[in-house]
Amino acid sequence: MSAKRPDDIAPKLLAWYDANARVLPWRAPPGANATDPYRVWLSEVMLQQTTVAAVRPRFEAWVARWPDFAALAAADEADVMSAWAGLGYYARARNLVACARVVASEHGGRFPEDEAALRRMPGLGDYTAAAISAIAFGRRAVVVDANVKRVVARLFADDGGQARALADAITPDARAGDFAQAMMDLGSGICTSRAPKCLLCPLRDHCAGYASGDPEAYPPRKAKAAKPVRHGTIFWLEAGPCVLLVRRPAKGLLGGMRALPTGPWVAEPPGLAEAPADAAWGWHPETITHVFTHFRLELRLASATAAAQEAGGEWWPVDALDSAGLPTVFAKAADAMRRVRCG
DNA sequence: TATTCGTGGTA
DNA sequence: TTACCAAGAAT
Repeated sequence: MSAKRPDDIAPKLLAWYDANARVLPWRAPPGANATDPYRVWLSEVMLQQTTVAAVRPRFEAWVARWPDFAALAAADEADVMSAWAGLGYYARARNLVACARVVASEHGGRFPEDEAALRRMPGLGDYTAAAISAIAFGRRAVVVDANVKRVVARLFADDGGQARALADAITPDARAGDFAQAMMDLGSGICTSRAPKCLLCPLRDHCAGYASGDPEAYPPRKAKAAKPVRHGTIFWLEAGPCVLLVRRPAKGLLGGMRALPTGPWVAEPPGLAEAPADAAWGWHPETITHVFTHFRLELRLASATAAAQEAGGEWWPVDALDSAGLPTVFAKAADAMRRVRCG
């Protein structure tokens, strides 16, 4: 089966977009004919596997602090990592700095407009390179994200394997950037993963999935892997008004982020293994549970008071922990500690 | 190609 | 409460 009159899809979708586009801070305001590549790039990276609702306030704060490539290229990487705290997938933040520095040092402060050149920049994969090329520079590019995959799978009643070719077949030469954003708005609000609103869809008459009577069957869902549970210990070591923080290794989970010290994350609770100091550790009554993409982590909290700030790391004022840029799992632990400390 | 990389919203 | 999953990239 295939979509009916595929040449009519792009004009219809663009007309729908002109009337229904979401207003988002990284989109050019109505009437403006220029889109800032820096803002397009930043938003696309922030939006990788991250919801619009989560990104919106972070995007605004980010562009206020680092308004362009030059500012970000000159930033302290530690400050950038802290500013990203809570957004997840922290390699994105490190790649943002790397990319801004490449733009500054090798491209004269401007993004290359060519999709293939964009694809070579740190943190830009097939999707993001195509999106920037189309949205920021008006070039025709085939932009394929999870929304586009789902929409074309339904339009053509495809199993998902031909997504790029099908997207290519309906992408127009003009307004490719608007077309990409229209596909994403459609996927986000109408052609949703569950319970699609077909009666509101401007492409319903073209949709083989709708005609089949079960559009939700496209694309087929993948089997999910079970999440193992790992156990660990978070160490809360105080000295005076401060608590001990460490910097996690650059690679791997929460790479490069400031953190509370932890021992190993293993199948059985590791107790006081790899404690940062020899001290009179006591156990907090609560257990911290945090779910990552591929495992669930159960953490016990051990606390102690040190006579002096001797253990290696950074001693951070407890009252200012909110400014430390801790990933969510450690922010949870800090909240639990402060709840008990304050009664 | 399959895994590893976070987090918060939603049903 | 659990499970799903959202504008993916790197290895």
